[in-house]
Amino acid sequence: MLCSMASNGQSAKLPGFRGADASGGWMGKPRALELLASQAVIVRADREEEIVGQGEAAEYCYVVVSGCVRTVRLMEDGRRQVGEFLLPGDMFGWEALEEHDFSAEAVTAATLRRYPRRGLELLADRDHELARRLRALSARKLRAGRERMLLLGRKSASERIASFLLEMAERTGSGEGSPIELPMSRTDIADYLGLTIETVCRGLTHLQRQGTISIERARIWIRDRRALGVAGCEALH
Amino acid sequence: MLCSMASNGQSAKLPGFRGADASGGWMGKPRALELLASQAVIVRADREEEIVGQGEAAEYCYVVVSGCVRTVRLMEDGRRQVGEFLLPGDMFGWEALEEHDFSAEAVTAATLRRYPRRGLELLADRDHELARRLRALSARKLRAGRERMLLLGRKSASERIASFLLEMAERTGSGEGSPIELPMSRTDIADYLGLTIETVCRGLTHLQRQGTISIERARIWIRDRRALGVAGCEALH
DNA sequence: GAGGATGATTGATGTGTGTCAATGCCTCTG
DNA sequence: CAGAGGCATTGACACACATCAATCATCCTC
Repeated sequence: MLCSMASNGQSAKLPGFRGADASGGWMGKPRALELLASQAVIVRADREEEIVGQGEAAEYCYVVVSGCVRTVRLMEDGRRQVGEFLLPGDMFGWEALEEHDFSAEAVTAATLRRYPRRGLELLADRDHELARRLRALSARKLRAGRERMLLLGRKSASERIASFLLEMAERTGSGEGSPIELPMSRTDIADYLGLTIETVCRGLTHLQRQGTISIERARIWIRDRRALGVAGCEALH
Repeated sequence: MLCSMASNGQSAKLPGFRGADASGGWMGKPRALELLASQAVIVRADREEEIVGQGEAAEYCYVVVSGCVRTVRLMEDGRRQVGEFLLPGDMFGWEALEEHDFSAEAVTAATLRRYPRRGLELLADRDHELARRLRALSARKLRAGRERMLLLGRKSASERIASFLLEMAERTGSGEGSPIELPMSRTDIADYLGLTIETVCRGLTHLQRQGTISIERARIWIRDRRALGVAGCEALH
């Protein structure tokens, strides 16, 4: 069950929280939320536990403190699309309308800070800086969304897999030599990339045989960053 | 060439503009922009003309007044993904960061109102109502984006085509009996749905043979709304 | 009204990825 | 340490959609 406790603005001292801002959250750092700290509640979720349900009234939004969370859209016949993987520092749920149009589930055991959406709205009315941050945040999410549409609509399976590895390497900040620790299962990756689990496996194996990466379960080393960029159709810069 | 002229806040009287708010823009009506009218410029674009270029500095944002505009992301080898089709009342470009990460092109001859992004930002700082509208606008765009990820990642060709027809029927407000007038080519539809033009054609023909729709070039009648909903995996309500 | 350009449609064929199924590897439990 | 369960990997095969190619419809031009 989802466990929560009031944090009384002292959440910065709670275990697992200190690294949140330092981690450089992919979707933007919600520093301005410090003003809302008094309304924040720390929530813990076990692995595979649902944090918000698709269609649920959107009362709260969340910041991931530790662990990994996925957003999921489900079709009635069970087909699944993972919208995004959220890592420490990432925020979600504030961009809802009346209700959440996706569910959020813990990929690993996770800690989150939960804020009332209404409080955020009211604060944004008074704090231009926060409002701007929220706009920048949604701009980044929209940009990421367009990138993913290109991936889902036009890239081949191997291109998707290479792009995914590059994205995760960037987000987890895994440098030369240090591996990417993938918190999610192959099934999650497949549902994120619009592929099947078998195709993801084969794609990874293929990259390994080429010498581009090394695989050890959930740990992946990038051996040839350049080749991976080419395989993922990385734009020139 | 892109033609523009200062509107001095009287643009509401310009031909083609009157219908903009009445049309119920899909992405939300930017009524609050009336406050920015003095900074607005009317821009005209010929069919197939580029309005903003991918990678261009994001100085302006736009509201479509008449015609149809598409946003496009291009890969180096020519693969193309259409992000969205913009109809009268729809706004785009305000959710950029430093530069636009997509290009916008006129599908048909189009008229747009162009606003300086900086002016919009400044106004949003003072006007909570506008800021809220912008947040709601991006929430809707993000929601639409998640819906499209599901479509691109998990739906079959025929499901995508049925979903597309339903979306266009909704947005153009074509009721029973009156046809959908599709402003875009089959190629555009294909690039929007992550398919090839041939697959789009075949899918449409198939729906016609089933008696679900009737086709006459760019005009499409929905004969069996229910069957189309099933074909497009429309969620129950 | 002939000729050409452009876009839509249809057909034949190929292939990338999905589906089905077997096996392997690791972890947990008693 | 045996057995079970969960996930990852690999193989064989099928099929949905892409590709290649031909034809058709419409519009434009001279």
